[in-house]
Amino acid sequence: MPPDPVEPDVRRRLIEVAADLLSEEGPAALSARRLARDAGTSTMAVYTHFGGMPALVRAVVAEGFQRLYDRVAAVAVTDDPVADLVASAAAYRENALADPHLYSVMFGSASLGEYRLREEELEVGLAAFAQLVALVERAMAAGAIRRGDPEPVAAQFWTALHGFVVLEIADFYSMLDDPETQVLQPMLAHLLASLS
Amino acid sequence: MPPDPVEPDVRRRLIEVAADLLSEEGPAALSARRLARDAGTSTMAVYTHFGGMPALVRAVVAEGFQRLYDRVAAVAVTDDPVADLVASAAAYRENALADPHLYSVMFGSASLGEYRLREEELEVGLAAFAQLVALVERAMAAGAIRRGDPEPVAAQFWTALHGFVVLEIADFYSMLDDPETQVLQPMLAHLLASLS
DNA sequence: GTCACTCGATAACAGCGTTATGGAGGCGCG
DNA sequence: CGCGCCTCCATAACGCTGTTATCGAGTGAC
Repeated sequence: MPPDPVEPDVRRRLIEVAADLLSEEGPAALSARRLARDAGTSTMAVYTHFGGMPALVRAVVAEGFQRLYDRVAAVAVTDDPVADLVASAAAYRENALADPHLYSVMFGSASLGEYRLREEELEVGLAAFAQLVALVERAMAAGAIRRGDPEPVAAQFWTALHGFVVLEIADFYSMLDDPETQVLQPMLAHLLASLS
Repeated sequence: MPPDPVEPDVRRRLIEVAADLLSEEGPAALSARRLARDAGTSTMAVYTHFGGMPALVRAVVAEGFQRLYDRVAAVAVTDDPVADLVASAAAYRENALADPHLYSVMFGSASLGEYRLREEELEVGLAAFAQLVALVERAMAAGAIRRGDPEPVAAQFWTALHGFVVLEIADFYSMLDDPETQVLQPMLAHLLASLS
């Protein structure tokens, strides 16, 4: 067995291989044996580092939230807070569309039953939400949005955006010609208009 | 191909037992053997009537859309179209919260990969959406909503409502005290206000 | 009666998550 | 150094999964 030139820690590699496997072949390909084989180890590595497949999936979900956070954080900050909000929403959507399987696991049935997220993983997701709260706060400070508690406002914005992304990924907009301009853009515009 | 005897409708019973199993014990309990045992038959019944577990899950999803349709259709019709819209949204949410596992399968990862819905099952879902389009049309006719193409408007309403239900089921509103009054109600109110 | 046919019961196969066992390597300490 | 310990992973097994092949019981047609 030829060992790798530089062995990064196994835990990190398992998460990345699992994310790639999920991204490229879907949740059905994310099995302990397949994962171990592709990562060049055995199934026991999953148990020594995570304790089982559900915990590994939770780690992959946390990785997904981290990537989402980074993607939104990379959006350039301008002097127009409302434009930044719209640009962040676009980045959020692009991140989801670029890896729909990962997004589905992050918010889908993976959150029920044995895959229910723990505080540790939810923390990363809440950090991503805090980005949005900060954007709303900035818009309020600039007078572009009526002042008030920014969290419920951010939650409304996120809820509408998430609903759109989920239905778009699951292909439930087949009755519409252009969901982005017919649903997403006017919906966010209406929300922002009512909030100003 | 002679018609099936209606007396012991195995196909119908499999769908109902599968829905109950999913509802009461979650997706992990929805296995061919467990399903066959609870339905008083063998696993082969799943294959003669559906062709495999993915097709059975699709049938359960169609059953879920039918129940959603019935639940929304049971909402009393008043002379206030906007109030009817809000009441229908409440019925939609109650239906989802009463059976979160089924709702998750209807819109979750079950819609990707081998569980992707076919025209046959999507038709039931589109019928439920048509209810909402009709409600919006009625509100437009009554002048409560600006006239225009009702489908995109209905899609926006549905998107926001669905986004809320998904995040509520997956317990992602832990940072809020009362998601219904802080997110759902103001969000739908803002949407309706901007549309009038 | 006999053929044709459908439906489901049984058993087998590969793959799954998980667990038990044991061996290889690194590290502290005598 | 040599020894013991302890962590990490390879191997193998257990019971489960979806699926398939086989075959028998039942039924309607002629």
